[in-house]
Amino acid sequence: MRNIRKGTGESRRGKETILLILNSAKTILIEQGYSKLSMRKVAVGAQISVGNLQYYYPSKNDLLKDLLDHSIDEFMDEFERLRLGANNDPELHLRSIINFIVLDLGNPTTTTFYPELWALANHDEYADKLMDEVYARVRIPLEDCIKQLNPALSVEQVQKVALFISSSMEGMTMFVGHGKVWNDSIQQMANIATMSFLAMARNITSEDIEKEIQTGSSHN
Amino acid sequence: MRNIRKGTGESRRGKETILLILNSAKTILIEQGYSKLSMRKVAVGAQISVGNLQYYYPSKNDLLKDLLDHSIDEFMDEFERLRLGANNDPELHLRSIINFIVLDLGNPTTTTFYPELWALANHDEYADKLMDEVYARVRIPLEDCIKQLNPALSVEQVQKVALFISSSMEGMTMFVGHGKVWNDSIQQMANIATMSFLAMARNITSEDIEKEIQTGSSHN
DNA sequence: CGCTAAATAGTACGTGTGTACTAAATTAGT
DNA sequence: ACTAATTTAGTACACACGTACTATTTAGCG
Repeated sequence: MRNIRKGTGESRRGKETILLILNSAKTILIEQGYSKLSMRKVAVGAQISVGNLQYYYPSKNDLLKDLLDHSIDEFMDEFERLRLGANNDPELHLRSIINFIVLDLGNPTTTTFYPELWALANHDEYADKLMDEVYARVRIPLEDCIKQLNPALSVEQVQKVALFISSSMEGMTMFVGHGKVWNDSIQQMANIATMSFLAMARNITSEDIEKEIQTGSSHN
Repeated sequence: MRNIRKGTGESRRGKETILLILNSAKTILIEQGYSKLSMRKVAVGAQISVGNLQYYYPSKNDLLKDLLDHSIDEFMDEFERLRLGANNDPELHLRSIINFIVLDLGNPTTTTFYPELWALANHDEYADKLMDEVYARVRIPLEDCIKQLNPALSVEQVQKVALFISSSMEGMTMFVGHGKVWNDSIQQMANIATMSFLAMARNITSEDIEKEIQTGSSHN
């Protein structure tokens, strides 16, 4: 029978402690990776005792869940803010989204946090579900722009084009992110992305997307 | 004073054991992630004792190093084979590379191994160096094609376009890989990528790449 | 004030970890 | 067939881990 604890952080003191905990956990995740993330280290980083940490997060999994939620919320808040200031013109809107996301990759937190999340999602159901939700939300404004730029595409095709654009930008993380070899070229990469995505979104046809090709590759 | 052991796997028996070890380690890395990878689990998976495992890999880091080398060699071997059967026509060559890489993402091993590698590279110097080398080699044939498709670009610009194409494809891993939500659309994603990259490689200009844009985003 | 609940610290237990070490078994060469 | 090198198994240790549990301190409220 599990010992039930509250620790919902109702008082201001509690909320502050939770922030200390989440920041400590995030720092460790980013600086040392998930394999080095432990309850004891988090407690030390938050300058509280292990017992107190357990008061708020009875299990490590509870902490991880909240850590992922919290970290992703920070990104989504910024992203939503960008959306509110959006232009009606689909080209300008798309340009601003691309610029925002690609340049955000240079943020040290983003550079290391997201690869950890992707790796986690391969083995943790919650991380996997969270990823789906986050990127689905990122794709919404992309789909809006694409639909306007290329009305001939079906809904499913618009979704796939948006998925391509979104995943394409994520892939740059490991190369142009903070501390990475090509970090100096991040603006030029954003330029290439913008030019490439805009032209593609405008010119791609249903036939381009749907045609079947012989593979010749072996799936193990 | 460290106990010095050989375990270089000189005899056939030794080489077989090393393969058992590497396969076991790889399976655990892929199925459970790096945080769950332990010497004991590897030994059990390889059906040998911990002592024997230590004979070949005195430290866990030694094992990780060899595991990364071995896993990446498997991919590079396939990639080199593709290169040898390459067409002279830059468009066809580029098409075949894109199709190979994107469809390879559907391979369960690739889907989970690479995100682990990317996360590792953020905290492990060896993984980081290895990644640089691998992707540099992948970019070489891409650069060849781009140079032919668009001779007006400078060497640096060709490199950046190749980097964009390569990283763009890697980004699809988390979305169209094995077991992922969009896995069914992997061929269509390959089509979009092919169409998009080819048009971009042909039409992009130096000005597109180099122009400066106001950012307005904050880098923490 | 006093009292109740929230918050914090401290301790302890069982388990898993990396790795050092020793000894037995197997293999290969002369 | 003997011998030396290689390979294998087994044991042990110190430490870090997640977590359960208890006791103490602090804060809010009548």
